[in-house]
Amino acid sequence: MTDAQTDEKVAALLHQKGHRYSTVRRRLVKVLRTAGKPLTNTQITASDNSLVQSSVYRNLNVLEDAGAVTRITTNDEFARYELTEHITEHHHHIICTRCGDIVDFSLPSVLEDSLNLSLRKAANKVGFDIDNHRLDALGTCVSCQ
Amino acid sequence: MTDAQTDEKVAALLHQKGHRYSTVRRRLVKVLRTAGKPLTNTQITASDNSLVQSSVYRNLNVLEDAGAVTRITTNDEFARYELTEHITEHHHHIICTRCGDIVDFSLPSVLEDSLNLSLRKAANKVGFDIDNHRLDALGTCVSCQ
DNA sequence: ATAATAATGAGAATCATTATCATATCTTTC
DNA sequence: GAAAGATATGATAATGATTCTCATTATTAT
Repeated sequence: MTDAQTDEKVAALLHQKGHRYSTVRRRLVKVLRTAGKPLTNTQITASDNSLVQSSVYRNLNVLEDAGAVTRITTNDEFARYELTEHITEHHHHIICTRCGDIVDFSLPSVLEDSLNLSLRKAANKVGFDIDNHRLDALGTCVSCQ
Repeated sequence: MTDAQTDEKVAALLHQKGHRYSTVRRRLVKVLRTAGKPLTNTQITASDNSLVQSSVYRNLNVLEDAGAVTRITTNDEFARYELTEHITEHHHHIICTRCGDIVDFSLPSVLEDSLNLSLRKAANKVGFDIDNHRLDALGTCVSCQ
């Protein structure tokens, strides 16, 4: 998805909820798009120091509610945020359990399909409606080894 | 694993780190074992009201450090804890995104194997050492539907 | 333009989790 | 089996990521 397409999509999602795609929100989305991996609030404000902590938190929530951003919690103390799969593509994460750093990766689509099937089966048994899944590989990144 | 075996295993893990398997810790482990699904601190103290919030937090950390307990973060504001897979068995979670409730499930071992293979491949490319993975199905539980 | 509405940013408030520390309990050692 | 040494407990205070507040600013509609 091109930058323009991303902006168009995000704008549409926000407008659906009666929100504007303000300058601050554009900059925030740009940071997330450029990073290509989930970022903490601190990483976001560090990437663009016109962005302010409280506004970033507020706007991440607005964008999450609109379906443009996904909040990710690892086991460290900071939440991380990335653009939703509506905008990027379905993917998974390799997470460093030491520093919390995250790298994206994808599964072969055959595997992805049989995974989906199994998940739906398991969920059926306990009456859950499944609309998504997440798969994280947990380990140690190069710099933490 | 029987209750006695669990206690033996937990005791060994604690002793390795120079800790005791105290009465409080036994009760805590018992609650986790009985629940059979990840619990929040609040759920734990509610299950056994001889248990005290601050001691539960402290002991969950001690047990996690010893490798007897795993901390799980969903997207709600409370961390949840369960006995590690050394004690239970490798499994995954179906998580209700509305209330945070969790149910355990397992994947067919063939699928589990090819999953592991793919994860290791993906991790190799970016230099990560993988020692674990987690797979969560995200959806809505019966009572939240 | 002007009025109406939504967004911003600085700081205060919240609340899960951690740290502190005096007391209690367990383990050795004699 | 009592005293010394060690670890564990629980009540409370402290921490810190996140959320809330609200006066000000920017955007949109009339």
